[in-house]
Amino acid sequence: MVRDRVVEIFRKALAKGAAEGRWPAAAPAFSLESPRDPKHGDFAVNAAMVLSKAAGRPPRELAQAIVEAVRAVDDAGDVATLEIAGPGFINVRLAPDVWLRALERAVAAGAGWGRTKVGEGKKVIVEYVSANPTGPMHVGHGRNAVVGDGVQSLLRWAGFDVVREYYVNDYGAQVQTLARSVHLRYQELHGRTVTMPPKSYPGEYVRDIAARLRDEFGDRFLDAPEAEWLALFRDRAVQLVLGLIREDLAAIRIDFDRWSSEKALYESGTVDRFLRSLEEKGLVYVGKLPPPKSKKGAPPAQPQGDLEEGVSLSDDLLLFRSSQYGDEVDRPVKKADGTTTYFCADIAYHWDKRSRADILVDVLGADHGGYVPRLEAALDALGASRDDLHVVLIQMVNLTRGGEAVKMSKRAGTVVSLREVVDEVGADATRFIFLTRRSDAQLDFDVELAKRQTLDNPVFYVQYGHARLAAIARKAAEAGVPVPAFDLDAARTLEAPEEQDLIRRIASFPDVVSGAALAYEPHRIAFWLQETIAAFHSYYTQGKKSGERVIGPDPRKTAARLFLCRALKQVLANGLAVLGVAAPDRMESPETRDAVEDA
RNA sequence: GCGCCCGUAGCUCAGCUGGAUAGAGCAGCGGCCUUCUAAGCCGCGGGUCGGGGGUUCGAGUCCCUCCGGGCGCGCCA
Repeated sequence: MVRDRVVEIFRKALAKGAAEGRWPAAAPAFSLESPRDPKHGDFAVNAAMVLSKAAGRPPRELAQAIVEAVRAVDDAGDVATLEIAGPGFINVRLAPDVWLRALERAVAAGAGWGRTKVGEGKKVIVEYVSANPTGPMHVGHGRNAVVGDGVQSLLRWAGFDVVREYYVNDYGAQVQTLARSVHLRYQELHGRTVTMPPKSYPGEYVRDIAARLRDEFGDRFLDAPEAEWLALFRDRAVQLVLGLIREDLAAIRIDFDRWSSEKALYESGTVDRFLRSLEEKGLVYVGKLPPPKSKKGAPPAQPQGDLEEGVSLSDDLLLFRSSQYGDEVDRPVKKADGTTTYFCADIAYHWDKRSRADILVDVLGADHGGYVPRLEAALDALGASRDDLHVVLIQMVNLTRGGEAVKMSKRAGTVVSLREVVDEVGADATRFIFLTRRSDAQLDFDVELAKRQTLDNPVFYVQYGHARLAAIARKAAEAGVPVPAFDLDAARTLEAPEEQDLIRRIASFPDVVSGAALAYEPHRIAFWLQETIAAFHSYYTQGKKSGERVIGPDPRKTAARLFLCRALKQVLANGLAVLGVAAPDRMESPETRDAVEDA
């Protein structure tokens, strides 16, 4: 990587100067950035500014000394110029051939260009979606799924050893509620009149599941006591709903390596063993929880929960000492009725995950933000570290149609399913649009815009750019221009500022990918793709104006430009691949589309 | 009341973990076709980075405080 080469040169130079006693050895980390203004060179290095305090010398003076050390170390002649600028930046301009060779490497690496080893093969478990198996996925789950999948993909590209994991909450009260809802519909299918209570799942899929169970069991459980059918109905319903969820995920091209069942954690005894180890470590105690905080003026909130009859708030609970690890209060791991809490199983699950991986990533809805401190507390308490866990919070999605908000209400059952959206706008647009915003900012998803095949649709804009590059290659083939191999002499003709910009973009793509991976921010790739293709469109149109585009009268220039286009096409395809979006070689033109419709 | 997230151009948003003169798209106005797609491009106008303090060589970015919006604050999951 070009960037790595510069870092290496500066490290050497700083070490050399330190060995000679010219400045302190234990220097704080310097950074390297790509300046916006090309006049500032290829990279700006702040080493002198960072070192200035420890060295007791003004930054610009120090910069001069560092520049000399860099020159002495750069025996390959990779650095063309070094300038001291502003408060003490060292602006580095590399020899043009350094960039051109990176271009050659990009094409040689092909579909692998952008893959790095910064992850050093460390094991990461990325847990995402983990939607409760109580119904099909809605749009909000879709964003979680796409961002999670993007994070997962980025980490893979950056050389981490990734496991994609879905935590199935198939144990608690919610899946029991599902089972009861199914049983009610099951009674209905046998001709009974039922009313669905407020705490039930009203969706049509519940009827479908009930129908399956009727076909399987007939009227065997029609009047049976709940104890006889609850677990059975629950397990069947969960299984069927997970089938729906898998279909929803498949529609946006998402798959998992592992489905971890909460129920299995109990049945295998993992939770019990975990609880015992908490006791041995003195991390839990029997006590009472302070009364819940209430809003000013309002009467104290009464927890409603699923407390058994006759169990009161004054009863003792088993509490986890999370407040000693930065949480607000201690959190219950066992309820007054002696059963364990969701939190208990979840930290057992995280403990299990931590034993299988070095780094954990949880992709959670923003409404679970308040849950994060206790999770971090748990990891610290258990002898791991909160730093082993990275939580990506996903803000809500507001669905709009031509700017008009689409009203959604869970209670009224008017929640728009992910599947409806994907069927309407397609997997590519769905995926890309979920990545056009930082995940911790709310997102307006406009269905009309996502469907539109115009430039204001970002997916379309990027895909069109790729198709245009493919068209250029086709044209060259038709014109009998051979597919060019890399030719350094020819490449040196790529002197236009736009060409230089594109070369640098192609060369630095691996840095973009690894940077996004380390920040867990797939949206960066989506933005980078838009910027890069915009740079190409601009270049292309300018060439067109001057009458000379890619294929021109000069065979050497033509070869060099075709090579550049080939590299660019590859890098766009790779960026889209990171995001799981298709890179088509041709777009259906509006004319063709109209013609087809007319026909 | 407490905690977390957000506040950047008229609108929707980026801003590379603290860098040089804050960017893009849309909307508005004005231009550019001999199709290797005008499904594109170029130009113009547009800003107290919510307000105020602080940290340092340097702050949209970090800290404090206030204002405004969202989410959370169960022995639910």
